[in-house]
Amino acid sequence: MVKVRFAPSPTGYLHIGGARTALFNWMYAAAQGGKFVLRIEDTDRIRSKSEYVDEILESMKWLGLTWDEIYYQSDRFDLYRKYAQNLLDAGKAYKEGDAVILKMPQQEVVIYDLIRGKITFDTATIKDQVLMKSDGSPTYSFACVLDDALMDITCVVRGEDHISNTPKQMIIYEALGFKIPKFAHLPLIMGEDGSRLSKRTGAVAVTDYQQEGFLPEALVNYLMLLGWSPGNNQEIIKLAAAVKKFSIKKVNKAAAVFSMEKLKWLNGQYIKSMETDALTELLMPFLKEKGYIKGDFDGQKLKNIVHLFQGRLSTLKDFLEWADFVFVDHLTIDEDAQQKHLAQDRSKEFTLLHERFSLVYPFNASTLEKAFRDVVSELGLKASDLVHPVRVALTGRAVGPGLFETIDVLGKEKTIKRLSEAFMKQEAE
RNA sequence: GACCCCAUCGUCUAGCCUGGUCAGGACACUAGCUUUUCAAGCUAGUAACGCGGGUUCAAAUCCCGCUGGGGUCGCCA
Repeated sequence: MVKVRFAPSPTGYLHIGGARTALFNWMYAAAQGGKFVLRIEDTDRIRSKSEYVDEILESMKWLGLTWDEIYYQSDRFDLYRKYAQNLLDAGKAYKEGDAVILKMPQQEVVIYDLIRGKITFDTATIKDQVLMKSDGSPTYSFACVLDDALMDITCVVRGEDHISNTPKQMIIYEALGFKIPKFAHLPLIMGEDGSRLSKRTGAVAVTDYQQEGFLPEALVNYLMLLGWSPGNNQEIIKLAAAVKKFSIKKVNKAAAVFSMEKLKWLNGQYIKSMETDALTELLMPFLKEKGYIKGDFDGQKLKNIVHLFQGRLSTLKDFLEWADFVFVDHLTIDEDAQQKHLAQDRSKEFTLLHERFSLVYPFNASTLEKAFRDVVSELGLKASDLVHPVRVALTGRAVGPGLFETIDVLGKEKTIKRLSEAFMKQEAE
């Protein structure tokens, strides 16, 4: 049976590159009906932090990458010591102080990589490898090999940056007398500038994407497209459907550049296709954190607002930006919008609109539109002469959804208040 | 520097294995439609096989070299 693992080190949050590695492992296991093991590589006691373990686990769950088994290397030190002693006894390793070091035999090592094919190394250029450090902890390669072997990992799927570790590790497998698993080295993910993905190039922590308002389904969908394709020109695909088409052998060899633009587009697609009720639920934590919603609120009204903006969001956080005018008491008017649409004195028009809107009943998009158009024709103006100034006065912005739907969700109270504030302000000038 | 990996539009990719479709799709970009603005949506368009040698009737596809990019050279993982 296929068994793969994802082995993050809790010395930091779950990185976007790590998430992609985890995803491909997960998909491979799911596609093969195998098992997916999560192994926390916390052998570095100083740099490893339990907060990071928690964060990594949370991120994995958020992405929907569940695991069948979980291990912590810090629980397995006895095992590493025991096997190191065996190697010492067998004369395959020697001591240097308290450290245990593996003698590197000189030979040719061939990796048959599932993605890259045959890779040949000559160990002549590889130094003897430290297995156990002087402090009694195992090195990465030793713990990794031992665990992969003992956990019956059938295929090691990891980043391309591990290719040069592989020959060293194969020598360790041989010294230990373990069967060598298959290997599949994934292409790396690069930043927009072509260099390695880093904080400088953009968000790298999975939690950052969560906080920015990306949907886990969209992030997972985007990540799987980096180095793999479902075929048939399909790009938007649910994880379950992708698993059915997944083949590790079809994974690309070349590194991929991470595109925030495309991720945002994909995220927007997912947001658009959601039920408004579900989207509203997802928006709640963002609205509460921003202080836009406290205690009780009108659920139906909120859904109406969400519905109005649903088609134009790239991220959940965008909603906070676009719909802020509905939630705040004191509107901040955009400088440029003010210059462009409120420079001209519209106090007379605003006064009349204020009067008519006060009488509109019921207060909805179609009744408002009628009242508005009546005012416009009575004043001998074009609709756009007033649409833009009114939008700026009510939302603080020159751009937004249709004006009447906007006024509808803003509600009568705030609309009337902002209209009167606008003409009083203009009269005063 | 040594060793290793990689190379199709600006970006993600299909095609490569098993040579023979105007090299297909998506993001971005441009234009048009729609429209009260901006998005969205729809339609159209610009845009790629890194270079040089082979092999072959025929090369994006197979081989070699070059160039370019990336990775690794820790008692970090």
